[in-house]
Amino acid sequence: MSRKNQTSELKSRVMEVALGHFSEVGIERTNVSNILNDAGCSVGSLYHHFGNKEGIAEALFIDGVNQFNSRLLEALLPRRTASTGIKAIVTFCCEWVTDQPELAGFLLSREVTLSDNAKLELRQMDREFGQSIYDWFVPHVKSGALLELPTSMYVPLICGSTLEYSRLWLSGRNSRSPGAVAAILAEAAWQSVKSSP
Amino acid sequence: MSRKNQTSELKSRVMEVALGHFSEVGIERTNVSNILNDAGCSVGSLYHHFGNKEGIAEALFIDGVNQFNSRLLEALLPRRTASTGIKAIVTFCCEWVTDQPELAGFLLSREVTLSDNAKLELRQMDREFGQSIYDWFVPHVKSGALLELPTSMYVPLICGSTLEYSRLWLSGRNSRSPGAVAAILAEAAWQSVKSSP
DNA sequence: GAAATACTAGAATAATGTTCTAATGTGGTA
DNA sequence: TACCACATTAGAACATTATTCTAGTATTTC
Repeated sequence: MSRKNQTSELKSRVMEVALGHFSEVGIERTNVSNILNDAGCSVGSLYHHFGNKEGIAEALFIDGVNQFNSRLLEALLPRRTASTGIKAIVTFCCEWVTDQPELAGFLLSREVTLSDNAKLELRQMDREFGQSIYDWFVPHVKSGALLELPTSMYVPLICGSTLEYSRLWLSGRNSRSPGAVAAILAEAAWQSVKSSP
Repeated sequence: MSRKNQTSELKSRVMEVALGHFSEVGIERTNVSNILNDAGCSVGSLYHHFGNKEGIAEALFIDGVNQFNSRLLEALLPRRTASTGIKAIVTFCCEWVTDQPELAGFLLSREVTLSDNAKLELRQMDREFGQSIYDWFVPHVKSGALLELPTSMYVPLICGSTLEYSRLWLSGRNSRSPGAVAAILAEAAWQSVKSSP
């Protein structure tokens, strides 16, 4: 196997192993040495590739957000009405959390403290993502289908309940998965942002 | 001053100082030695009273939840209609977060890993609190004013948006405080759980 | 007033994340 | 092919920092 492939395989092995530990006991309480053992990686390699323990978390975080963002757009952009769009967002979130609970729990945990570089990268990603979302929303607000609100309130209103429910489910405190209650959450979200007659 | 007073003063001084550090840089990144210096406390005393660093966080967490729960009940229980009750919950949350951002940020951060003892104590608190809340809700669900839903969904639906908005505000990403948008959040929460005609 | 107990103190220890120096193998280039 | 530059690997040494431990001090209690 070529050096490049070996390297990228090592990196993903480390990230996979780390995600398991992180989501089980949190970043702080996972030992670097455990990751090294489980991934078959040397101290030198790990610090060469990731800088430090947080660097692994950072890579996982950015990967996760990227994946989430692009799939959400795939689910949202084809929708033509406000109602189906809003419900598509919520339903997508529910399924995403249900399908990959480890990654979802990790992203929702807010444990990661990003370096300045990662913050910049993430801000850039966010800008692009936000723009696409914004473009989808504008016509529905203009047409009067959606409430006109401060921009920063749409995400909490549409996704807040779902994220909160997901956190509860991920911490094992209720049995029904987000996927199983997606319809309720979607309807509730729609009720909270639709423009009432 | 009596020993008891001296002691309890030291404990609250430590907790106050610790909260400042925790909410600023997180539990992991605050040094025990900084807490010791700022609170004028010796290593021995701190470990005698709190067991370890997490013990301080745990005490803060339990105190915070207690305070939040009892004040929320004060705000909710006097309300006689479903609509005013739901809105009172949301409004209270907004004000509470806005009034004590440090404590709120700490509680919302989910950084605290509770010991088994603390978990038991918290579960007990939660049971009592949950019961009071439940008793308030039942009649409004029976009367048809509120949607009938799986029990575990009311909190996310009612508070999810507010908590999500609060997290955003606490992380400095939007300027309007939760208190300033309480009315919008309260109305949205109401729309999402009221029984539609 | 004496004994028991709660508390304080800080040096010593242990755990663990990170750095450093040296070796190793690969891909490109003459 | 031969060789060089460089990315990568290795793990021992180091540094930081949470925690333990032993001894000493003050208070309450009887």
